[in-house]
Formats: sequence, structure tokens, C-alpha cells
Amino acid sequence: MSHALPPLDPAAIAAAPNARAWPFEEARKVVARVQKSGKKEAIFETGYGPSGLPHIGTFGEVMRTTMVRTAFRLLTGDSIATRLISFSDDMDGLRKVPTNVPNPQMLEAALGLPVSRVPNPFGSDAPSFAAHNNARLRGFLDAFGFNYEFASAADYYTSGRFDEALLRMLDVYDEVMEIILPTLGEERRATYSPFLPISPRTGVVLQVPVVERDVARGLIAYIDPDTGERVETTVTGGAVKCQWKADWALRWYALGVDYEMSGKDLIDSVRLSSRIVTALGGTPPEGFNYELFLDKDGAKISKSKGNGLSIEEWLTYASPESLSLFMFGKPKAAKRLHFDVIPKAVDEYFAFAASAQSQDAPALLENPAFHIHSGRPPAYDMPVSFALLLNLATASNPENRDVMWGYISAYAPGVTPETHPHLDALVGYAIRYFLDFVEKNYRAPDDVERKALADLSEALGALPEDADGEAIQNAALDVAREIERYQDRSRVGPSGGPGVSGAFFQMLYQVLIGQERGPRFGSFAALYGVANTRNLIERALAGELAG
RNA sequence: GGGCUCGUAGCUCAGCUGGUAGAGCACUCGACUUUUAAUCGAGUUGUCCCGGGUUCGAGUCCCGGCGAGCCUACCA
Repeated sequence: MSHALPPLDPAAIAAAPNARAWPFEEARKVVARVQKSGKKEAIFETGYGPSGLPHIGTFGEVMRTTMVRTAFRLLTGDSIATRLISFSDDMDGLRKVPTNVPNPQMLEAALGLPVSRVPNPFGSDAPSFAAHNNARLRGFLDAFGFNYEFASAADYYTSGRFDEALLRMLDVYDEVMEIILPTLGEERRATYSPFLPISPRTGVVLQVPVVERDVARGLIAYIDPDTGERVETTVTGGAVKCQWKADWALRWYALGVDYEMSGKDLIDSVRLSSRIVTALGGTPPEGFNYELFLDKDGAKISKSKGNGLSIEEWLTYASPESLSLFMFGKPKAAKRLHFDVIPKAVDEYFAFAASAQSQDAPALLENPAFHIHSGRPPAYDMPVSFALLLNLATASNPENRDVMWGYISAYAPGVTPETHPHLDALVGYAIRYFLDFVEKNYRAPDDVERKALADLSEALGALPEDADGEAIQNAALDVAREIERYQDRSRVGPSGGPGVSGAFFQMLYQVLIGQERGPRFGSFAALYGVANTRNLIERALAGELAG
């Protein structure tokens, strides 16, 4: 379910007129527009194309639009109602079979049909391909706690909610053609029509020229491309859908959209749709064009290439709020969206949330955490940063959270998964990040090293299972002291003999955990368990780790 | 052809409405541990792309260049 809008803080409302953060700059445009029109509510729209699954850009658009909406509420003190409509264009014809869906042959047979009529290849309960994707969209919007109203193009068309606007479109048909035709290539120009009839014979969305129209009766006629027959149809009731740019204009006009943002690639579409909506007698919505995301190398992110990050990938390694923070930052700058930006986003999010707790209203309105949470940033106690957890994960070779927590609790007494569930979540993310990204290069031990390891294992065996880090460290040093290779004569041991060289410990990391660096061995073994550590040594000696 | 963004420390970037440059990483040194990691402390690092202009004062505003990248002209 769509979540409720949080109440506003009066102090924030008071400070809003002076706020400079970009959502406020955007919202001021909407305030001016609504004041001019005298409307009693402001409509914010985000678009979605259900021929594909919702992606990270879809999320960004809803997140950012919600931020503008919150700013609008603050500027108006909620004296003007707001709605966020998430509009799914599920009347759109299926143009090609996506590569990443099951049962592609099922879709192959349905090419050209409105996606709301294409059978569902996913095996879910949804009645159609679009319905499945729509459900996914709603599911993830809900998971993020957005307040929104879902709208389906197919519903709007077939229920007649677009009828008046469609008749209007028919009325200004010539003007629309004048706007669009000069922008088209010769070939497309010959077939272009703002109305795309749904073939009553095949159900396919047709791209055919209109050969005749009757404005008074709301009819158009076209030639069926297969049969050559002349077909007459109403423009209302779902018998036709509008071509993309006309469709956008139709929606703006019919819904009274006041604000919609879109990617930079749609600048020209916005311009044309704006002209069409003006022709219809409406006023184009306010909005702005955000930059597209780039991958690690600065190349455009495309779904087919699979570069860039999916929402799922981000949420595998970090919290939703960190993704929101990424979306808040500089929407007009092309930002690189890849794994390396995740840790920074996580820590900055918590830093912003922390400073929000002590800020006055004017400062709060500039704080990203304020915008991410629609004005109510939560309080956290995060004694350890995500960056530190990642280092810790790399150094401690964790197989589970307990090992990590052993170090954390030693570092920050009294901090446990129970007292700090948010930190526990980060521990989970850090381990996954470590498992997926940190490379391990185990080295096979030579003969001297094998002997050292065997001796170490034996020495560990003499210790109780609950031996502390100190005892284990001393046992390890005693073993190393007897081996010439690890004697360091520039150091002095406790009994006056040579000290132990760091090379000994480095060997342990390389052989046992596949890292150049590692934790203090004693504390590592204590947390990992003496028996487990011995087992690890056995596996190294048996050649199970290297290679 | 039209449009957008960026150019600040070795790297990735932050610098809001103009007041003599910051963070993280890296690097150096130190503390702690019988010289490994983590952690903590300290330190170094910059013709703020170039040239003009406005100003008492510009990384910050204006104009003009140069460079990098992207989008768009076929489909939604």
C-alpha cells in the first residue's frame, strides 16, 4: 500500500521560503504555477513504461519528485493538496521481446499488442505482462515507503477518463500534425497520426495514417494494413491510444499535471508535448531534465549493455536510504553509478542523519536526510562507519556476522546486534560486499612454512578452546621464535633472545586467508575459534586453499 | 545543427546567497600491540582549465576561449 504522508514541522514551514536546496527551487516553480491557475491541488506525475521492469532510474524519478513535492508542501504549509501519480503506459504496444524474460516465445506471439494485453510470461498471478511489471513497480515503491497513486493507461483509456481529452485532440488534429510532422523523417511522416488505433481484428496497436475524421461524431477512419479495408473507429473508450508525444500531452491535459521531471534524453519530447498540450488548451507542466547516469568508465548506462547498477544490486550491498542520498545529489550532473560509490553514500547518509538531529530548521532544509525522509529524518546511533566495517571484513575474513561482531563489540563495548540493529544490517552488507568483491589469493606454503604451520597447529591444540587472544598470540610467537627464518635480531624477545619478524604473520595471512594483510592473529584466532583455526591450517596444509 | 553537464590535492570528489581552499582514499611520521591488521593522533600535497570583466576582495558572479563527456535529430 501507498504510505501516508508524514506531517510537517511548523518550524520547517517557517524556514521554507529561504531554503535553497534544489527541491525547493523546483517547488517554487510549481507554487507560482498553481497560484496563477488558482487550482486547489497540485499534481505531480512520474511516468513508467511497463514493457520493462522498474529500474534504478524509475526509482530516482519517484524519489526526486517526492522531494519536490515535500518542498512544495512546506512552501504552501499544506494549504494546497498534493498528489503524486505514478502513471504506467501499459497501452503501449509491445515492440520487441525483452531479452531477460522467461518464455520469450509467449511474447513473440504477442508482438504489437498493448502490453496490458500481452500474456504474463513470468508465471505470477498477474493477468498480463504489464500487470506483472506494474505490480513490481508498486511493490518496490511500497517497499521504499512512497506516497503515490498508481494509474494505468489502459484503465484510463478504456474507462473513458480520457474521452474528453481525446475528442479535444481530434479537434486540434491539424495543429498537432503541424507540430509533429516537421520533426519526422520522410518515411514516418507518411504514416504518422497522433492516434494509434487498436485493431479490432488483431488487437495490435496500429501505426497507420488517418484517412478521414469526423470531429462532431468523434470518429476517425484508417486503412487496415493487412486487409486493405477501410475501418472506422471512435477515438474514445480505448479504441485508440495516442502516439507517444501526443500521449504525454493528453495525459498532462486530462490529469492536470503540474510537475513532471524527465531525463535529458527527453528534452525534445518535452518541448513537442508541451506544444501539443498548449494546442489542446492546457498549460505544460513545470519540470526539469535530470542528467542520465554513467557507468564506471563514464559511458551511458543502458539496460541492454547491462553496465551500471540495478536497484537490486545496490540494495544487496547497501541500504535504500543510501540510494536515496545518491539520487538527491546534483540531479543535473551526470554521475557515475557503480559499486564504488556505495560505501561513501552509506556513510554520508548516516552522517547527514546524525547532523540533522542537532540542526535548526534553516540548516535542516539543506540537509539531504531531511529530503530523503520527507521532512522527518530518523535518529541513529552508529558507532562504527561502513568504511570501517568494510576494512574489518577484508581484514578478518568473516564467514558470518559473529566474527565481525566480535571485533565490533571489542572496539565499542556494549554495542551488539540487539542494541544496534541498523549497524547489524551494515555488517550484513559489508560481508556481502567483501564476499563478492574482495579477491582472495591463497598461496601454497613451502616446506619451512609447512613445518611452522604444523607446529602452530600443535601449539594451538595445547590451548583451551576458550583461550584469549593474548594467549594465542603468545603461543604463535613462541612457535615462530624457534624458526630461524622468522627470527629478527634487531628485536629482543622477552627472554633476551631474538624477536619475531613480521614475515611470520604475513605468511599466515597469505596462506590462511588469502590476503596480504590481516587482523592481529591472536584476536582473529580467538574470535574464529581455536578449533576452527586449526582446521583452517589443516586445509592449507592439505592444499585445499591455494590454487 | 540544437541542448545539457563537467574541468578544484596523486585518485574520487565537496565547496550553499563572493571574504585569502576542504573531505575520503593514497602517502609520511607517531601512539598502541613482544615490530602484522584494525584503531587513534599528527603531517605533506593544489598557477581552484585559460584570458578578460565587475568588485575593496572571485574557485564562487558576467563575457570569451580551450578541453572532456553525454543527450537529441528513427521508436516509445
